[in-house]
Amino acid sequence: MSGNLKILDQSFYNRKNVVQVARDLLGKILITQLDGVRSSGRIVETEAYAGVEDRASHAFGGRRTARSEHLYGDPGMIYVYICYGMHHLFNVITNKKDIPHGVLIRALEPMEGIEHMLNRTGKPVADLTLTKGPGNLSCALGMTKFHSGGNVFSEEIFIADDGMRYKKNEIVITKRIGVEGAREDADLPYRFIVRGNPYVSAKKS
DNA sequence: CGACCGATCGTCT
DNA sequence: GACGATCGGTCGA
Repeated sequence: MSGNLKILDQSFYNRKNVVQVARDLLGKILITQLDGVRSSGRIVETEAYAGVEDRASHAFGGRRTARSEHLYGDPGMIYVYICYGMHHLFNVITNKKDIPHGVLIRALEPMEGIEHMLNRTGKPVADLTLTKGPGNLSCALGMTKFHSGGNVFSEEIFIADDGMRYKKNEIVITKRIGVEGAREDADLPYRFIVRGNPYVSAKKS
């Protein structure tokens, strides 16, 4: 089934279609290795944010601030920002430098280091909420805004392919979560989830 | 099970 | 000074 781990190289992220990258990240493995502690999970939910033309993006209309600066980085750059004053949301940058496309990782199926995830989150047992939702998974893997500006080819954080593939009919496409304020862009089909996976966040399409 | 609400604070206007 | 790319608890049916 699963072959050797192969770290995705920059060409994977350096593509024009951020929506396609979001789709292709399903099934890949996000790994952190922080202070010698390894944790990982398979990506089962993503969302694409399509830069200056996307009202849901922090870069809509070309907005470029200290917070969103890393959105404009090289493909494979990490953009983490704090939401609601407490949640750190993890994105990977796609397309070439200065084009602020990114993919938000919204849910993982835990693989390695579940004990460490429990330590980080303070949860007593490994239930489905451990890595369900962007705030939860970042906390579980120990990713914070201090990792923003790094990249996913580093020793500390990387994304790998173990050869596993979801079939076309196992992937569901919906609109994005929590972007009602994005007006006509709120309904864009930019969210990808694995059909029936219990770690996928939210409910409806 | 769905709807609602409070927590909590950095960022932007 | 207002507002989140969220979460988890509570309340009512």
